[in-house]
This record gives sequence, structure tokens and C-alpha cells, in this order.
Amino acid sequence: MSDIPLATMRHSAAHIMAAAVQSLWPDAKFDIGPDTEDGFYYDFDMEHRLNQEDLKKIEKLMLKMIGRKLPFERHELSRKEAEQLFAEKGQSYKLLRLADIPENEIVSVYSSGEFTDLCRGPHVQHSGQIGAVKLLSVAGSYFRGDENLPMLQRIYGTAFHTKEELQAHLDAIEEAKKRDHRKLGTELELYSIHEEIGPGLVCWHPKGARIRHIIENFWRQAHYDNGYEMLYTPHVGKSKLWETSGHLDFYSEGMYSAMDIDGDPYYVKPMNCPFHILVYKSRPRSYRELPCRWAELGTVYRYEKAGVLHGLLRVRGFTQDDAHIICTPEQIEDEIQEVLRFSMYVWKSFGFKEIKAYLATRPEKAVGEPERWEQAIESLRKAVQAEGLHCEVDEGGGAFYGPKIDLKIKDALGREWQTTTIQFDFNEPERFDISYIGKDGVKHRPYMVHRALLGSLERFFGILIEHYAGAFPLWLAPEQVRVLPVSEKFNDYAQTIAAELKEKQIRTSLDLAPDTVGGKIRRGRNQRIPYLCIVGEKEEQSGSIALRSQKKGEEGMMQLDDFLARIKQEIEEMA
RNA sequence: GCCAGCAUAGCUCAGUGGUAGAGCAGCUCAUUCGUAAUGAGCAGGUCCUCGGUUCGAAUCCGAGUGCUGGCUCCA
Repeated sequence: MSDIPLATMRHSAAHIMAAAVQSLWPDAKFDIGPDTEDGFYYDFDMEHRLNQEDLKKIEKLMLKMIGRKLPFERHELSRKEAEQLFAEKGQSYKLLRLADIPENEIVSVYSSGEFTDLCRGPHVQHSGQIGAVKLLSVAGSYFRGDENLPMLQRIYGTAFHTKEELQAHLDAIEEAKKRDHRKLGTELELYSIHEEIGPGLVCWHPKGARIRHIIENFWRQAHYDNGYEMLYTPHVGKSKLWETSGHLDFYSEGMYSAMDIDGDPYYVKPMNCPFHILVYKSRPRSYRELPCRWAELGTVYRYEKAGVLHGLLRVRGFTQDDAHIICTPEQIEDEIQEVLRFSMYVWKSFGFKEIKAYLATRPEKAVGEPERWEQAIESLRKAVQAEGLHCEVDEGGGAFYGPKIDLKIKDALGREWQTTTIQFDFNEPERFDISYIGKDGVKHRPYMVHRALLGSLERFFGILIEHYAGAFPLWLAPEQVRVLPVSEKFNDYAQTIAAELKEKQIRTSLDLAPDTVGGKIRRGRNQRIPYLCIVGEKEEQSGSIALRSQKKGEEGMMQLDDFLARIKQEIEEMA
């Protein structure tokens, strides 16, 4: 059984699920049911609205069908025969899908039991070869993913060769739930979102803000060290600015409506670029001062449909770690390579090692000279190569204004997150008519690149919370050390220790509550504090602490100086 | 925005037409404790909002808001 590819087995499981749905609700019309990265789904249209109880029913029936070892039979048909077959069954979606199949391709159907589906295959020989199956959820899904087309009902499921593998997958889903940044965000008092303020608008609590501050400090220093300068720009700008930039033409659905200031309409910024461009335009520029690398932690507001908001990962107001690079054509290759190298350095600093690149090239409709597109894409390609990154190319997937590279990082649970984006822009330099005076004494159009490394601080924070399951590494932990006296008799000594740690810039707290040691330790553990220092009589007499670390548990007695040296080093290593 | 579901104390949840409950957290008191919960007491609620049905609504119906899982989109 294990020599059957997982994808084939899952695809077959989707057919069996459809067969079960057909037998339970004979009016069901079927769309498609492919396998996915970690399971499968099938889309249906029918009168009955599916619920969680129905999934159990369907699953039960599927198990029966699997037990009966129903053969999967392939038949090749002429287009006419296929049309007739699905027309007779009233399968209108299948007819539409059939029409999508290119003329020269063979049309095939697969039958298993009563159920016959338009399908290219391949499939397992019989349903007995489908391993452990589990239906997971039901959701709405537009036909062809188009919101103007009818909404279908989709059932998600998964299948594995063995019960053990299935269970491991279900356990992984559970683990992901435990790490959910929305749950940990409340538990650890990192941030909150309020109905009274508005959906998708984030309040950072003291602990979350402390982490953000540390991230920002690191980020700024890294940028200064790598040849960037910082900018601060306003949160709003006149409508004229957004007309010039083209945002009101191409991005208005992402922008909030204008506010009136002295009779002029102003818009809250969805992007920082027009402001950076005006800084560039504030005086004539020489080739001698290029490249300009200007960064800003710029807070932007974008309209997102209500249904897509999700904790910190998808919000309406967020701070981009934005930068714009304006340079000459001769510099572009080095600049791109440098941006990518810098990005990789930042990701490694935060403990992310597995990174994939996605290159998007010129679409049909595009602005900018074709030679510039070529050079831009070439420089992106070379940079990816130089970093030895695995890269997928999305031909024609770029924006109309320029090609881009996106990076996706893999977290501790193996999930991919889109973060970094490095994007050429051939549109705004034209629209704002920016230039530099070249060696030849005449005006030239510079290249402009937008880039965000972490993406947005909000999303990055959400990713970090889940990556570390709330147990931040020492350098990021809002509370690094907590001192716990074993009884009130040792409060004074605990205070001395805490004061000494604080003096050494260690973020330290004291737990002087009249609780048992066990109770205090439990509290400290639950708050994911990296180090707990337990102090009592023995420690007071020897000027030491008893250490308990988040990572290793009980570590025994230690001189305070040794502990300090250890954590100083750990902070430095950002481990 | 669309489909489906959910909304009860700060948190996790019970309560299905008849006076609103538990655990944890909080506060008070007692305990002075050696590595993941010391004990007792107290306090805490427009049962999301508005409207309707009913003698009576947390519970049934409608609308709205927010959230969850998806679709579309994306930092």
C-alpha cells in the first residue's frame, strides 16, 4: 500500500467522499476534488447545507465503501459521449469543466461504485488501498474561485497510508492550535484587538510592545550598519499626491475614504513610497549620491474585507519595515544582491533558516521599457542564485509596475509564511518624474525598488509568537529573569538579586506573592519566562541562586556572576 | 464581501422557556513553604446589541455587530 503515492491515494479518497455525498444527497452537483499539500477536498452544490454532524455521516459511509474494495475503473470517452453522460446526470459544473479540457486531450472518467467522475487520474486500483481517512471541515468556496460565480460547499479531509501517520498529522494540527498567536497573545498579554476600536486594529500591550521595541532596535541598527538611512513621513497626504502616484487609480479599493482638511481631501496612507519619492525630489540629485537607501518603519492603513482579518496576521493597520532604494542602472545588480543578502542575514538572526524565493516576472499589461524589465528580472535571478536559494518562478505573475521576489520562511512547525518582498517599480518614478544628473551632465531616470524584509511588524510578531510557541529567546523575552524567594523570609535577598540583575540591564521581575515555591514556579513557567532564580537559605548564605530554565528545567545552584556571564552571552548570541 | 458556524464573569467553559453556574485569574485572611496549583472566604454578569414571540427569553424568531473555518485577496 505504501508504494501508492500519497497524492493519488488522497485524490481517490476525494472520489470516495463524493460517492458518499452522492448516495446521501442525490441532488448533489459536483465540481472538482483534488488532492492538496496535506489532504484533499471536494466542492459540491446542493440544497442541503452541510454541518459537522454530516461529516461524521459521510465519513462512516466512506469507511464502508473503503471496506468494500470498490474498483476504480477508467474509461476513455469521446467528448460527445462525456457531454451526454454528464448532461444526463444533470452535472452542470462537470460540463463546464469538460469544456475547459483542450481539444487534443483524451477525456477520461473514473467510476467507483455508483459514482462516475470526469477525471484525468491516476487512481488507486480499488478503494481498499485508501489508508486512514479523516474529514476535517466544511467551508464555502466560489466556483473557479471567482466571487461573481456561485458559492459551493467544500469539504476538507485528509488521508494517510497508516493510522499512525494520520494521528501524527492530527496531533500537528492540535499543536498548531496550542501555538495560535491569538490564544497566546491573550494569555501572555502581548496584544489585543477591540470591537470598540475596530476590527484589524491592534493594541500592543506592555510585553508585546517591549518585544516590538527590541525588534525595532535590532532592525534600525542593522539598517544603519548596512548603508541605510532612516526617514519619518506623515500618515496622511492630499488626494493630489495619490493621483500622481497612481494609487487612486489602481489601489483605491485598498484605501479608506478621504477626510476633509480645510476643504482639501486627504487620504490615510496605504503605502509609504510617495513620501519617500518626495524626499528624493526635494532637490536635484547627482549620480554621485546614489544609491539612496531609505528605510522607515511606516505605519499604513489598508482596507481589508471583513472576512479575511485574522489576528495579527491580517490586519487593517500595520507597520511595514519598508525601504526604497533609488539607484542607477549600473548599480541595480549589486543593490538587489545586497538587499537579498541583508534579508537573509535578518532571517537568520531571528532563527529562521529555511527560506524559499518566488520570482514573479512581466505580465501582459505592464509599464516601463522592456529592456529595464529584462535587466530587473536578470538582477533578481542573479541575486537568488548568489544566495543559493530555492526559487520558484511565476512567469507573468509580477505587478504591472515591475517584477518582484517574495520570500517565504518556514517556521518551527514547517508552515510557510510570506514576509519579505523585493519589488521593482517602473511606474512611480515616471509618474513623479524623478531623475538624477549622470556623469554626462544630463538627466536620467533612476531605478526604484520597494522592499520590506519582515513584511509588517504585526504579522511578523504573530509569526514569531507561533514559531516560538510564546517562549521567546532570551534576547527578545519581555521578562528575561524572575526571582522567586522560597518564603517571605528571603524577600530581601531576592530583592538584592533582582536589583543586581536589573542594574546589568537584565529585564527582571520579582515574585513576592505568599505562595508555595511550586505555585510560583508554575506561574513563571506558564508565562514562558526563560530563567527562574529560586532563592532561599542556602543561596543567601553562599551568595548564589538556584536556576531553573525554560529550556532545561532544574539546573541547580550557581553563583550570580556565573549566571550573569551565561545570560549575557546568550543574549549576545541571540539564541 | 460571500458560505457555514459561534457569541454566558478577565480566561476556559456548563446551563435548551420558569430566580445566572463552575474552575482558573482577582481581592481579603490564614499559612512561611525548596522546583508545574497551600487553604478558607469575598467579590465579579445589560447572558454581544437592538427588535419580536411569550404570562415569562441566556434559551425561540428577525436584524445588526464581532469572532471562527474557508473562498477571493495579501504585508
